[in-house]
Amino acid sequence: MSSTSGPSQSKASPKLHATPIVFVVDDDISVRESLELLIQSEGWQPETFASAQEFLANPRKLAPSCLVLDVSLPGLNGLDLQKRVAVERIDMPIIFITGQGDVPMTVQAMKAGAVEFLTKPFSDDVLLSAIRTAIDRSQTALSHEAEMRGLRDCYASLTRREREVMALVASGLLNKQVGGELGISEITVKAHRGQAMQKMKADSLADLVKMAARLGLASAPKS
Amino acid sequence: MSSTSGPSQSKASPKLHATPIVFVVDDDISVRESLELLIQSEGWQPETFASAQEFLANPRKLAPSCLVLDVSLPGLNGLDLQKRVAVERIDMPIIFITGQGDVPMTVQAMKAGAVEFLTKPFSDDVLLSAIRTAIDRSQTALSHEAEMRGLRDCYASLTRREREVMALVASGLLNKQVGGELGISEITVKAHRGQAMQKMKADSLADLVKMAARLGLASAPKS
DNA sequence: CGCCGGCTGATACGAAGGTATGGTCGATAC
DNA sequence: GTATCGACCATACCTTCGTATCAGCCGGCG
Repeated sequence: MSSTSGPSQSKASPKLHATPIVFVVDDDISVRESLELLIQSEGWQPETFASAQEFLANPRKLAPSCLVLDVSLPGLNGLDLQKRVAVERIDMPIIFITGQGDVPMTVQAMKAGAVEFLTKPFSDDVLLSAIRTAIDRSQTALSHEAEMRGLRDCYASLTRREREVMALVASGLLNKQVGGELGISEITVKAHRGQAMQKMKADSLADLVKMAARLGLASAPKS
Repeated sequence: MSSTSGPSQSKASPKLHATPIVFVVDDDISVRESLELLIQSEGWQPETFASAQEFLANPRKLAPSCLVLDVSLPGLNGLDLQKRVAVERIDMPIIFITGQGDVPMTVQAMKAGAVEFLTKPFSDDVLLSAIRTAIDRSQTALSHEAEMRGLRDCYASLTRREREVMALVASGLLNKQVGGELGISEITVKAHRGQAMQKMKADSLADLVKMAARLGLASAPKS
């Protein structure tokens, strides 16, 4: 049976309900200290940094999190850091804080997906509310990511043929039609199809179709 | 055959490739006039208004479009208008222009989905580029809307039972299991299933599953 | 070289899907 | 009251699916 099973069966999801981490990057130590207290008082885990570089040196953690970020930082500024976080730490929404915000900067930050853009002074409540929203998004992103990772792992364990068959089957073709497309016999299609179903851990065709959709499998049956 | 066919067969999609319309709402007539020229020079159809009310009085057109909007308007202001447009004219992305933009205003506008938020003075190129992006989004939104309308029309033609069967089938249950859930026999399930497939114009189970997903049909088989 | 994994195919059989034909029943519309 | 429609069920028949069993071919690897 080892030859037909998918990848590792471990379905152990990373501790999604761990204490959320709120990262703070601001070059003003008094801001860091006051935010640290505020964050702690809400039951979150604060981690503060004085610069973008310092923050990036920190290894990625696997927990719901968000980033409270000053736009104007020495060295790499907030917007530049945002670009990197957007690709490397997709599950870490960003809340900007700034003393000197201008409109174009705000637009850029928001277009890049920032949760909020707050100008000092702002009330604690506003910030906390933004953090809650951000952590919520982080949680959603994390679970979505975990799901996609699982799917991709399964998909990676398929052979080329199995993938082809899966795509065509998920597009609605009958086994015999798949065979026609691929130039093989129906019985062989059945074999590959069965393999694919097992490896993908799909327990119905409907399941497989949904998985194919999530994986973005575009099947283009030559019309 | 009339009893088993779906709703109207007209697949005629609205003229999606009509000339895009660019609406302008600004109380400054000189702005309206200059934008009108600029928009015309790009081959789009400009329509200008001096107030939000005037704009809202205008009936909704069926064409790719966008809205260039001054935030500070007499009466209903730009952000208020945005709220209404977001629900009534989903296919009309908004580009804000303003002389006096502040950061909170910008954040609100962008969070509500604005494409751009430009402060005067801005170059024509920046505005035109934003309009192109907006019209692109509009086109996408329109075709998505058209597709969803078609789906919902089909779905609306199903009887209650057919919908129940469709949901359960799309969730991966076998006919006999669907029958068990609903307390009816397998053969009856087959009948409803066949009806549903026809009315939804689905030509495979995979099709039906995808449609159910798009329609957001949550099937909760009692475990 | 032998072994393994991927790909292919055949036969066989039971399960499930799909459709046609035909009928009952109840509610609703005309 | 009759027609219509939705829901229900049955028998019959064929197609498609899913799997098991068996087997041949080929390329990579120790």
